[in-house]
Amino acid sequence: MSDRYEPRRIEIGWNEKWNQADLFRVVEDKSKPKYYLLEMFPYPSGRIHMGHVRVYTIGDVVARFKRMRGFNVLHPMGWDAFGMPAENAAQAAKVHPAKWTYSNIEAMKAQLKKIGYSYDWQRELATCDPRYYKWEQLVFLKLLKKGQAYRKKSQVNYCPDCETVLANEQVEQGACWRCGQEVVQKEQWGWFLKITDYADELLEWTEKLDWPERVLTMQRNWIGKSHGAAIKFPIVDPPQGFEDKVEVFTTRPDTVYGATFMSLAAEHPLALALAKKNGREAQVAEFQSRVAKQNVNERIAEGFVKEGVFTGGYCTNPMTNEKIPVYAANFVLLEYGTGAVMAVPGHDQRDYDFAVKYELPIVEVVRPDKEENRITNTGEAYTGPGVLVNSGPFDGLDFETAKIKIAEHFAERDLGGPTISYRLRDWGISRQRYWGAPIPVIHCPKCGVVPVPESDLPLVLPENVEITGIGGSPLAQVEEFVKVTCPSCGGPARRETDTMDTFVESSWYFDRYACPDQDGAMFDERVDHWMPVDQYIGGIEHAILHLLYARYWTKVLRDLGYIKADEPFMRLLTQGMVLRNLWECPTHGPLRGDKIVPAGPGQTPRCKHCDSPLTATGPKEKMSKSKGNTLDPEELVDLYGADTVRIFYLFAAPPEKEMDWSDEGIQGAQRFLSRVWRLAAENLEDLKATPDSWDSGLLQGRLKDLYRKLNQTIKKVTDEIEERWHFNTAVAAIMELVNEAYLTLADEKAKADPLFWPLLRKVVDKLLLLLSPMVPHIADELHTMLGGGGFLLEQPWPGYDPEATQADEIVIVLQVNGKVRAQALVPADIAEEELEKLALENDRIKKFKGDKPIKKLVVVPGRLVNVVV
RNA sequence: GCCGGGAUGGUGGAAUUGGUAGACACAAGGGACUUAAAAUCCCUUGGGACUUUGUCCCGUGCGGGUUCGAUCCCCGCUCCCGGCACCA
Repeated sequence: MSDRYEPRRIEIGWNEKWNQADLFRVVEDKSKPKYYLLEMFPYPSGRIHMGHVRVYTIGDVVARFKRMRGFNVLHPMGWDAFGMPAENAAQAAKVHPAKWTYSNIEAMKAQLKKIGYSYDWQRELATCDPRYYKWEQLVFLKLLKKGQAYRKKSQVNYCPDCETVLANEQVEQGACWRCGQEVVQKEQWGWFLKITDYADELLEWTEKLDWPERVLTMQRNWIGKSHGAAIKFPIVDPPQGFEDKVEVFTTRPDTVYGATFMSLAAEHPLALALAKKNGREAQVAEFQSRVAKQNVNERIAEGFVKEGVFTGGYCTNPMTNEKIPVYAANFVLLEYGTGAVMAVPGHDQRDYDFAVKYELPIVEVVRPDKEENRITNTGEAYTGPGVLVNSGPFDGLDFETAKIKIAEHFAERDLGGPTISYRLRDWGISRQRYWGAPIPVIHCPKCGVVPVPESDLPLVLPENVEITGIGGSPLAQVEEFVKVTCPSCGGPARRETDTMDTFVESSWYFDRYACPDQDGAMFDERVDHWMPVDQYIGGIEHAILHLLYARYWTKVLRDLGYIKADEPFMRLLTQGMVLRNLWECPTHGPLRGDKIVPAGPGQTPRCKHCDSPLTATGPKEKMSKSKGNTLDPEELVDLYGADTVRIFYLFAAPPEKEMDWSDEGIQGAQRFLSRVWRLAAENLEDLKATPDSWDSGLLQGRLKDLYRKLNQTIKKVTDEIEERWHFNTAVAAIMELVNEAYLTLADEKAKADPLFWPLLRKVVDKLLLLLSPMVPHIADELHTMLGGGGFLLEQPWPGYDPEATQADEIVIVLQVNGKVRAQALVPADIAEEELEKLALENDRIKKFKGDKPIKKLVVVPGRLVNVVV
C-alpha cells in the first residue's frame, strides 16, 4: 500500500491478475443477451500509434460497460497481416515478410496488453495464416463456379521501370512513388468480383443502417445509381464485325431531338473501326495514343482541355432521322454507361463547349417558359426544367413527363428503353504481389482456366521467394509453385501468380472471430450466434473501400449459405483523427520530421541543426513521421500510466470529432486520477471502518446534497455512455462528483455528522464502479485496498435512486420580456399560481416591468417565469 | 460543380425536447503552505461601460425571420473541413 499514486506499479500487477484469472475470456452463453463489439483490426506495422490508442480505448470502455450491464460481450482482436509494408521490409532489411509480420504482431500484442484492453486473446487471428485464407480461397472457387468471379482485361496504372502495377494511391503526380518514372495506362488481365450484382441491395440497406450520415452518403455516391434510358442509334454504313447500332446511356432522354452528334470514348473500338472505313485512321489513332497517356490525375486536373476528333462516320438520330457525325472525345469514359454519349449541345455544357469548338449545330429542345430561348440568351447550355420544343409529337410536354414517354417510346421501337446505370465498378482483386493470399486457379493451355480442386486448399504461399520489388509478380519466379499439372487433363499447366487484394481478408475477419478454432469448416453455429456485429468502431478513412467490401462479402457468404446475416455492422462509429502541432526552430523556422531530434513525452524536441529547443506551431495536423509530430504511445504509458492515457483520450473530445493532442492536457488527466487516489487512500482507515447498513433518508444538508449528486452522476454517466457515446461529458460528470466529495470533506460540520463516513464510503464505492470501464487498473486497485474482493468488471453496473436525484429546492429564473432579471429559490413542488405570484411580487421584476400592462405570463414549471409587457 | 459535415471564451469542449450560454478541463494571473522548488489547496478569468463590489449593455461565423424566449427551428449568405467529380 502506498499513499502516492504510482500508476505503472499497480498497472503491471493488475494486468497479471486479469490474465491469470482469464477475465476476458468469453464463451457463448444463451442466458444473457449477446453484444458483439468490434474495433477495426490493425495492420501489424510493428508499433501501435496514437490513432490505435484512441479507437481501442473507446472500444474497451464500451466492452467493459456492456459486460457490467449484463451482456455477454464478444470483444476480439486480430491482425490484418498481409500487405505491402511487409514486402518493403523484406527488400530493405532482408527479412522474410512472414517473420517480420509475426514478430511485429508479438510486439504490438504486448503493447495492447500493457494498456489493459479487455480482449479475448483466445480468438486472436492473423489473416496471413493459411488456416484463415484457406476459406476465402474456397469462397473464390464458389464464386468462380457461379460466374461471379471472372477474368478480364482492364486499364491499370503501370510503372515501366519497376514492371509493376500501381494502385491509385501509389501514383504521385503522375509518377511512380518508388522510382519517379512516369506512370502509363496499360491493359492487363485480372480477376474481378461482381460486386455490381449487389449494387441495388447495397444501396437499399444504406437506408436501414445506424451509421454516420456522411459515411452512408459516401457509399451512396460511390454506388452512384442513376435512372435514365438506353437509346440505340443506327450506324450509317456500319463497319464489319460491328452491330448496326450503337447504344448510349442518357439521363435526359427528353432531349434526344437535340442530339446533333455523338461522342465515343477515345478507346472505344468503334471509333477506330469507323475511322479506318472513312480514311481517318491516322488522326484517330494519334488521338487514341495521346489520350492513353493522360492518366487519371491529369484528367481531373484543372484546365484539362476537352477535345475530340471526327471519326469520319455517321449515325442516325432515331427521332429526327438526321445524319449526325460521330466523334471520339477525351472526356467520354469507356467504363461508364456504354462508352458512348448522345451529344445534346443545347442542354449539356460539355456538349455545348464541344459543339462550339468544332462548329457543330446546337438545337433547342427544352425551354423554361413560352418566350425565352435560354441558350441563345445566355450563351451556354440550358440544363434546367422546362417544356419540350422542336420535338415533334412531344412538343409541349413537361420535361419530366417527356423523359418517361420518350424512354417508353424507344422500348416500343425495340431501340432501348428505361434503364439504370451505376458508377460502381466490379471489384478488381488481382495484385502482382507476394504477401497475399494466392488466387486458386490454374491456367492450362488445353483446358483454359481450371479451378484448384477444393480438396487441395489451402493453396499455401511458398516461402522461398526473392522479393526485389521489380519484375512483376514475385510468385512467377518460383518454378515449383508455377509449374503444375492440370487437374482436368493432367497435362503441363501454369499456376495463377496473382494474389488477392488484402481487402478480401478484412471483408470477413469479424465472422471468423466467432469460431477461429474451427478447422473443419469456415464457420460453425457460433457465427450466427454472434453476427451481426452490434457496434463497429474505426476510422473514417475506411468509409468506402473496407466498409463496402465487407458489406458485399457478407451478402456473398449469405447467398452461399454460410451465414444468416444480411449486413455485417448494424451500428458504426467513426472516430476522429488525432492531431498535433508541428514544430518550429527559432533560427531555422518550421521543420520537417527529419530535421527534428525527437524527445520523450513532456519534453521539448530539438533542432538537428542548432540544438535549440523547438516551439509548437499551428495549425494542428494528423500525426506523421514526415511532419515530425508523432508521439509514441508506449512512452506515454511508461511516463503517465495507461489509465491516465486512457482517460485523457476519453475526456479531450467526443469520439467522432478530431482530437488535438495537448501535452499539458494529459497532466490534467493525471492530476484528476491522483485526486481520486487520494480521496480513497488518505481516508482508508475511516472508510474501511464504516458500517454497511444505514438509512440514506436521514441525510441532511450538505450530506444530502452529496448523496443527490452521487445519484445524479450515476444517471448521467450511464446515459452518456449508453445513449450518447459522449465519454468526455461522462468524465466531466465524475470530476464534478469528486470535486463535491472533496468540498464536503473540507466542511468540518458535515464531517462531524455520524453519517459522513458511511456516505463517503458509498460515494467512493460507486465512483470506482463508474470509473472502472475507463481506468480499470486504478479502480480495481482502490477497490481492493478498501477491502473489496474480485474484479470490478464482474460486478453489476451501479443503479441509482431516481427519487434521490430530485432536489427539494430549485432555482427558478424570473424574466421580463425574455431577459433574465432575477432568480428565486423555491420548493421543487411549488404550484404554478404560487410561482406567478412570487414573480410579480419580486422587486427586481417590478422595477423592470414598470407600470406597463402585462400582455402575457409564461410559466415553464421547474424552469422559469417570463413576464411579457 | 454536386453531396455531406461544421463554425460557441486565450485553448479543448458543455448546454440531452426552443427555456439562466460558456459545465468540466487546459492555459494564464493572483494568493496560501514551504528556507526553496515540486506537489497540494484557495481565488479570478467571454467582451465592454459605469455613478466600480453591483448594476447596465453586447455576445454562440454574417444578415433577416418565426417565437414570450433561438447556439437549437426557417430563409438568404460567408468561410472551413471531408467525399465525389468531364458519370452523359
